[in-house]
Amino acid sequence: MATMGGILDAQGRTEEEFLAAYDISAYPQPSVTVDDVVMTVDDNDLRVLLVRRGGHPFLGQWALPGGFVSMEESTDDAVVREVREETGIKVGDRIGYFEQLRTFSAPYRDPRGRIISVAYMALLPSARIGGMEAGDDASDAAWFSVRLIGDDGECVMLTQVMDEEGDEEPVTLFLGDEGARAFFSEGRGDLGRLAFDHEEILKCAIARLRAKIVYSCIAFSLLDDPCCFTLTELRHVYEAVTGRRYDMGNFQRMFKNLFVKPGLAEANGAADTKGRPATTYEFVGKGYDEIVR
Amino acid sequence: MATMGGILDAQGRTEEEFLAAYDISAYPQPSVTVDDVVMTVDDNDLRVLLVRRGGHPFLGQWALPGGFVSMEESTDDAVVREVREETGIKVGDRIGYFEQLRTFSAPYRDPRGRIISVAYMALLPSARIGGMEAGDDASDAAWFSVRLIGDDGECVMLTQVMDEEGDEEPVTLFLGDEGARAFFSEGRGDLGRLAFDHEEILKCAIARLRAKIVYSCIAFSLLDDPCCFTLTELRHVYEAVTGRRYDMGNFQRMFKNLFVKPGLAEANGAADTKGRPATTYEFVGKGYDEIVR
DNA sequence: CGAATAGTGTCTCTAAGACAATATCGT
DNA sequence: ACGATATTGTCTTAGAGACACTATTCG
Repeated sequence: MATMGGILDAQGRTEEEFLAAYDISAYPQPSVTVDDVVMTVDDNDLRVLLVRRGGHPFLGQWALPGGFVSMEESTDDAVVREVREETGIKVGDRIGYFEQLRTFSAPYRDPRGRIISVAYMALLPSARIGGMEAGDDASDAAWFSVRLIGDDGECVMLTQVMDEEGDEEPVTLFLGDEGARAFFSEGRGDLGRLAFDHEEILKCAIARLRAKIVYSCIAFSLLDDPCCFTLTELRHVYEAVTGRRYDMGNFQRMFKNLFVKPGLAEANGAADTKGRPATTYEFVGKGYDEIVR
Repeated sequence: MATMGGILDAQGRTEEEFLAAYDISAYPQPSVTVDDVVMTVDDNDLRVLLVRRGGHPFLGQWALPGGFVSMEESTDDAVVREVREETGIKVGDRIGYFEQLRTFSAPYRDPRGRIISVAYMALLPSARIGGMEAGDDASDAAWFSVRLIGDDGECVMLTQVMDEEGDEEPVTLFLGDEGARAFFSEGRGDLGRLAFDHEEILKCAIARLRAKIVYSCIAFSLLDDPCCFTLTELRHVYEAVTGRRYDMGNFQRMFKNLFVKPGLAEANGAADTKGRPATTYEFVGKGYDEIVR
């Protein structure tokens, strides 16, 4: 950014003199964090990544991965770093898709003090979620299946996805108004709710994803391989996110000439399903940059 | 927010003990500002509110109104306060509409240091922009007519809207790539561009508004009186924002049964136009809260 | 062959756009 | 009556959805 070094302000200072004397801490400074709603579609349902808080505040409660932004990085960079540190999972950097949701700034949203949080939504193919491991800040990380209850989807049920061999009871959380939560999760106390205002952030992400999947190409970032997929796989992504069923025939017509071009027939590989093998398609849409909210 | 006072962390502290000992400044703290793209539709074109910088940095250049967030207010509150202080114009608080765009956080976006900015878009009826006056931080505030150049609208021309009696030359700014700006605004140097990264923020707001006007009811917040307007007035808003022309007959059918119900015929008042007087309508859509980006 | 899944054809309905026709004002 | 603007009518086209039908695999 070129500056006009020659111009003097009301105190007769050049820009260089002004900047040299400028004390940025003269204005009060909030702390800034990022929080990320990492979502994927696996086994035909929508899932979200949560971490269990290993320290105060909200010790023991489930939360979105996130943390403090350092001085030399953008919030985009911070969110990639924090998710990596807390869960071992890589978001951004040409894997899947991510975008800002909005910034949450209510003065008392964090008991530690004035902390503003920039919230993100990240989408990952389920094939890329391997190698998950809890980091230093979180005593545990887990995927939760997202299910919407009620006509308007106001109440959200989160059910922990367990390993095959595990025999523990999966954790279930209910987000919604007080009445709904009291009805579904009686007796769990604060452990039945998300830390901070993360419930609001999560609902914001779900709403954004459901709205945006119908007018943008973000669905393709939830496919394991956007360069080789069947229309049934794509349909499952849409059905998991929107919660509605699509007619198979209409879905084919809607997409086969719109976003994709046929892939090689041989790429079908071994038919791991019964019935007629599906044609594979390749996503040829342009980059995600031009998507406007 | 109830807390689980009884649970101890790895150091054996309760949440109260942890919070009492917590030093928030142990993590580095960026400064946080807000910037607002205030827009209106007047005289059939889209206008944006800019202020001329009265101090370093970017002294003398045009910028979006905005400023530092204080410790006791949300960013929503800060944006209302700053626009009021710098221009005398009231946004939010049941006047028009406003929403967050996104947060801009590139590490060197501000020469004063590490400053993160939460950007907003605000829409106002042109009848509510009276009483504009420059405040302390800005040596001047003015409305600029927004005109998009090129097929993709990549280049934006901003022309200062002058008072009736004034005889000064209106300022014109060109936003776009280097080539376009060099072509249109040669010789103006930095005074021909916006301060900070406000060009990026403004483009983001224009894109958001143009995308959102077609699937939400934000157009009604640009009407002088959403409870008494004609379909021609509404059409002018759409035409100013989208830049396209609408067939008058089709536009009527599109809206008269969708968003509005007929107002009282007597409310038409004195016909300040030639031809058949128009019916007035009233916006009966629900609140703006349920609009998802 | 039958079950299962993939893909096509066809019909209806709705909404958008082009454009003609009619209605209602001021002068 | 005439100019100007508002409002309605009609026709065409495109897309979404319901649903029947055909195609291709496995066992």
